[in-house]
Amino acid sequence: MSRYGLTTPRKIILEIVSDSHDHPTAADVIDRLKTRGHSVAYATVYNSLRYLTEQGMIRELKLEGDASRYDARTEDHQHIVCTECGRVDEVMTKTPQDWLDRIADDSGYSITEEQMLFKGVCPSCRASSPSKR
Amino acid sequence: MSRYGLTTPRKIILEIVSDSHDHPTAADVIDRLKTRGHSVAYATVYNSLRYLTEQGMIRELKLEGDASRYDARTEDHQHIVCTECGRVDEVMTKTPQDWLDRIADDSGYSITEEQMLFKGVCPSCRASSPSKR
DNA sequence: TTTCTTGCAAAACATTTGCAAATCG
DNA sequence: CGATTTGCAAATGTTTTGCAAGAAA
Repeated sequence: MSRYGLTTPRKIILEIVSDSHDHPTAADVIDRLKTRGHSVAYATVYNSLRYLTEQGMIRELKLEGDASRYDARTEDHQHIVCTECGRVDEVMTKTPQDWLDRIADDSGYSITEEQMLFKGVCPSCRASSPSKR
Repeated sequence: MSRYGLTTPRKIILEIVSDSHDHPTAADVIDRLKTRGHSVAYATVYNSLRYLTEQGMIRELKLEGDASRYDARTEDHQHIVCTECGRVDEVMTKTPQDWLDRIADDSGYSITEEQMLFKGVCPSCRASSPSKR
C-alpha cells in the first residue's frame, strides 16, 4: 500500500502530465523531467505513474504502439489518433447507452468499462493533403 | 514485396490461428507449433503473422497487455475481455453509424477505423461468483 | 523502528533486425 | 541466376524487479 501520498517525484510527474496536452509516454515524461533539470530514476517514473493511475489522478492509455501514454483528464472520454501525424485527440462525445445495453445482452457479459480508439485523419492533415479528405 | 505467397510455415501458422478460437498470441502460436511437432523460428512466426495480417487473412488485435493477439475472423467486429478470467469474446453488435458521424463532426477528423475493447465479467464468471453480477 | 519510497542496474518480455543459408520462380 | 524467405542469435524498446540506501510516520 502507499502511505506517503504525493511525494516530491510524484508531484513533479503529476505536474508534467497535467501540463502536457499530448498524452506523453513514460519516455516523454523522463525527457521532460530532464528538461526541467530533475533527475529521477526510470523505476521511480514508472512507479509514480502507476501510483497516480491507481489514485485516479491520471489515466493510462494503451493505444497503438508499444508504449503506454498518460492523460491528466480523468473524466470519461475516448481517444482518436491521426494516422498521418500520430497526434492523439480527445473524444468527448458520449457513448450511446442503449448500444452498450445491447452489447451486454448479446454477449451475456456485464460490462464495466469500454475503451475505444478511433483512427482517422485530423483536421490539419486533411487541410494539408487534400487527397486524405 | 512478397512473391512466394502462402509458403509452408505461413500455411501452418494460418491453420493454427484458424483452428484456435481463443485469439492466440504469437507465443501461443509458437507453443502450438511445437505441439504439432513443427520447428519454426521466432522471427518466421512474427514475419508470417505480419504477412497474414497484411494479406487480410487474419487480424491483429492489440488488446490489454503487451502481446498482440491474432484472430482468424476478419469480418468487422469488436472484442470484450473478461476481467476475471481473461477470456476474450467477439462482439458482433454493429456500431451505430449516427454516433460515428457525430464523433467525426465533433472532432473534425475523418474516421477510417474504430477499435473498441469492452471489459466486463463473462457469463461463466458471473455464474461462479454471484457478487460479480 | 517499521514501512514505504527512491535509485541503480539487471532482468523480463514481446518484437525486430542482421546476416548467412535455403528455397522458390 | 535473382529475389524472397527462413533460421538463429543478437539487438531493441518498454516495463518490472531485486536490493541497498534514504525518508516518512
